[in-house]
Amino acid sequence: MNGKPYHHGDLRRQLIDTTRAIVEEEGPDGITLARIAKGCGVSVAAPYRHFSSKEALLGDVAGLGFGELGAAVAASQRTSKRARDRIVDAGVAYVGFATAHPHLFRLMFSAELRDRQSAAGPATLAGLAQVVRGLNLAVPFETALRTTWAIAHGLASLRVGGMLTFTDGDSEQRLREELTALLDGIAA
Amino acid sequence: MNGKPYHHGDLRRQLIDTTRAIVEEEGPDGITLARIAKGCGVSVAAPYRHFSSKEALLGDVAGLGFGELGAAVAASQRTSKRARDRIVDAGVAYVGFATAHPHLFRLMFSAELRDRQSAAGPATLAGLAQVVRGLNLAVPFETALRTTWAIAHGLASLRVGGMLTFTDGDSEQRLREELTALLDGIAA
DNA sequence: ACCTGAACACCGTTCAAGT
DNA sequence: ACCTGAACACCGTTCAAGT
Repeated sequence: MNGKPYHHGDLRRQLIDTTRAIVEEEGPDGITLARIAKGCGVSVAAPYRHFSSKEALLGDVAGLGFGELGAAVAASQRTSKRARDRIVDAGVAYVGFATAHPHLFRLMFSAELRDRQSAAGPATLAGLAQVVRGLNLAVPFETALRTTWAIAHGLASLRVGGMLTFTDGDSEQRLREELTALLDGIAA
Repeated sequence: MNGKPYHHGDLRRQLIDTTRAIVEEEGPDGITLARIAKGCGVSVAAPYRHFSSKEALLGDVAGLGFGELGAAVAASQRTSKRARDRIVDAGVAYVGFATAHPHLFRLMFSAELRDRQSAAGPATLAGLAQVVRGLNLAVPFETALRTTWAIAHGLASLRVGGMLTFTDGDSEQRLREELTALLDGIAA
């Protein structure tokens, strides 16, 4: 709506957007305040009016990611009806988010690159808790919740880290089998 | 055996040891070649005679970590007899290593801090494969292998990242329940 | 062959000064 | 209130020069 105000109308938001774009393209490690500032057309000192440090800025970007991860998991619940499918769908959404935004995902869970995001962990847990609550459980609720998060997060992390090699063709099929394995167990 | 040779007898090994010590104490992020060199009593340029970059040095430290993680998993197999227990023990060893060396664990799987360690992923997989092979499976072998790695890695990562809060008292008990849940499934 | 000293380009952060 | 310009301390890396 507003054109380009001379003394930068909404620098705070623009800093977050620019940082996110660079993170998604190149990862959070080579990132530089100078590049972010240049991308916004301001001096290197300008970001310090809005964020106390580079880590604080990255922390806000990570928070944005947690919001979207939660939304993706929530959105996956709208289509399926059976409780078993819903857990698998939630896992697919979780891993799918990590695959679609590998650098952002790594930033979110890196803990040293960004500032504390203490509310994000519990919030993610709460989202998964809703999904698990619908299932008829053979183990304590807390155990089911933690294992569900762990298997989704493990598959996502190993994939993003290049440790598990998926060929793109069979990846979702395979992923569903792996998530289903948690429901029924792997032992005969 | 050898005292302190004047023109540094084994700087390469000393650089790795010093780096590892700093990583374990403070994490891999604030680390600086200047500090490593100073810790070894050499100039900042000296490490470049032995490593092509800071990342290459960190890559060697990560490789050391992968060796120890593999050894810890292997060692966990010597005490238990039943195949089911062996999988749980392997998972406990995996998570135990991550808990004991959180910063090293993060470096190993961070991919941006260190140079490629392409052999490490497959090697870790191979170690777990031996453990899974002994079990009577209800799912394809590959599925069992991947889910086992994923749940161990997920529990380890979330724990190291401060996402799952364990009180130290019940952590191993809880961990065993969670790993057992993968064997038998969480659905009723 | 291995290491030092000095240099280069660069980075995060601060702060007086401008508008 | 928000931003600039210049400065500070620091970092990874290179390279001629020393032993």
